[in-house]
Amino acid sequence: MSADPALRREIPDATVARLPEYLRTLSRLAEDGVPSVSSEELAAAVGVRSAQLRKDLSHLGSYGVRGVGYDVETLALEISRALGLTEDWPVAIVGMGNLGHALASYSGFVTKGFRIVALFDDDPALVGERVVDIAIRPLSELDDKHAVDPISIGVIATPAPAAQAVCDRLVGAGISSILNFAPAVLAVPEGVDVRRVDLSTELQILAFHAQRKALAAGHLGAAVLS
Amino acid sequence: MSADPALRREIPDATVARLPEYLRTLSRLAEDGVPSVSSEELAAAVGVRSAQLRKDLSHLGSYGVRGVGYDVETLALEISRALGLTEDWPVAIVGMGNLGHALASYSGFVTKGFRIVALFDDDPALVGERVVDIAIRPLSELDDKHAVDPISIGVIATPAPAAQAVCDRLVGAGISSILNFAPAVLAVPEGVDVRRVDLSTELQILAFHAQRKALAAGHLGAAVLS
DNA sequence: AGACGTTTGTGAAGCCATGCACAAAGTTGA
DNA sequence: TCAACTTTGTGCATGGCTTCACAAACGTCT
Repeated sequence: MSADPALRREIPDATVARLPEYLRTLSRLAEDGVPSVSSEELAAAVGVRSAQLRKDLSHLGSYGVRGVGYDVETLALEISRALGLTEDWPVAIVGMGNLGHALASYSGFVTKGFRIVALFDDDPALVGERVVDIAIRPLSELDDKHAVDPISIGVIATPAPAAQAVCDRLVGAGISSILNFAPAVLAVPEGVDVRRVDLSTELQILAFHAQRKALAAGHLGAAVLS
Repeated sequence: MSADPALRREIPDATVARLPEYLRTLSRLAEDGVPSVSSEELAAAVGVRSAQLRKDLSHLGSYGVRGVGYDVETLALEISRALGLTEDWPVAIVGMGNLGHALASYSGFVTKGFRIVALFDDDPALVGERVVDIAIRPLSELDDKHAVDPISIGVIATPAPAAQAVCDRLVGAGISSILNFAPAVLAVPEGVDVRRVDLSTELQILAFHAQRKALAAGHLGAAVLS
C-alpha cells in the first residue's frame, strides 16, 4: 500500500542538506566493515545531535531497529534512494578555466550517481583539449540536440559576466538543475533549481567571525575610531 | 557615545551569510555610477524580499534615508566594516593540486580584504613552483614562525584523508579560521571556525530536487517498485 | 517465558528567521 | 510653511527547524 515515504512525504530542506553528510560517513563505515551504528555514534561522527539525526532519518521511513541501531548498508542505500543517487545523473561543465579543470578531474564528482558527459568552453585555445577523456567543445554545440547526450545538471564555472548568458543557454537546452560557481545572481524561470557556491562569500563570513573573535579577545574597546 | 552597532549588537548568522551578496551587488552599482538605491531595488537585484533586506541592514545601524533610500558608497563601506573587510586578511592555501591552483589564481580571492601569503604542499614535485608569484613550500615550514608571515585564514584543498592532519597543523600554528574544501568533517578545538564547501554535497542536493521534479512531472505513480 | 537494558521514533516546547503592515521620518512641490 | 508622497525601520504574527524527553519496541540473558 504505502510504498516509499521518501517519495510521498515532504522532506525539509534542512534535512536534505544533511543527508549527503550522513551518506558519506556511512559509506566510510561500510568500507571499514562496521555492520551497524547507533544514532548516537553516527551523529557524533557527523557533528550533529543524535535527536536531529533520528528526526532527519524518520523523514525517509523507519529503517532503524530499537535497542540496536541502524544497519549501515541498508541505511546508506535508503539515503541514496532518497537523494536519487540510485540512477546516474549526466553532468555538463561550462567554463574550462582553472576551476573547470579542477572540477572535471575532481574525484568526488565521479563517485556515485554523477557522470560528466560534456565539457564546454568558447575559448578556441581550449576547444578540442581532452580532460578526463572528454573533449572540450564550444558552447554552441549545446543547442545541437544530436551532438550532445541528455544532460541533467549543468555546472557554471565561467567568469561572472558570462554566467547569465551561459545559464540562459543551459535552461534553453532543457536543463533545470544548475550549480553556479560564478559570483553572480542568476535569473531563471520557475522550476529551475540553482545552487550557488561562492568562495569569496565563504571567506567573508570567516572574516566576520575572525574580526568578532579579535575584538572580543584583545582590545575590546577599539572605540577610539570615529 | 554609542560607536558602532555592528561591533556591539549580535548579528544573526543568517544575516551575515547574506551581507556578502549585498556588498557584491552594491559594488557593481557603485561601478555603474549609481548613487543610491531603495531597499526594493537592491532586494530585487539580490533576490530577497525588501523587508528582509531592511531588517538585515538594521542590524548594522541606521544608514538609510527615509523617502530616499541608501547611499550606495556609504552602505558598501558599512557592510565592509561589519564584515571586517576594511583590513587585509592573510590567507594560506594548503594542497596545491588542481583545486589549490584554481583557488590561488581565482580572481575573487584577491578582490578586497584578502591576500594570499603562503602556499603549501608536501608533494616534492610541486614544492618550489611559483603560483601567482608565490612559491609553494612544504607544510613543515608552517610551524617555523620565522619562515611564514602571520596567517589569519587557512584554506584546505587536500584530499580527504589528509584533511584532519593538515587541520591540526593549521590550528597548531594559531590559525582559528579554516575554509575546508575536503569532503571530511574536521574536529577542532573550541574557538576555531570551520566552514566547509563541498561540491558533491551540492550536486546531491540538486539531484534530490531533480528527482522530485521528475517524479512529480511524469510518472507520478512509480509505485510499482516493491 | 519474562524481566531488564538499550535505542529508536515522535509529540511537545522553545527558538530563530521570515514576512507583513504601519508609524515615523524625510523629501518635494506649491 | 504646509500638504502630499515616498521609503525606512520595526513591532508582531507566522512558520520552520532544533532540542528535549519519553513511551514504544527490540534484543538479550536468565
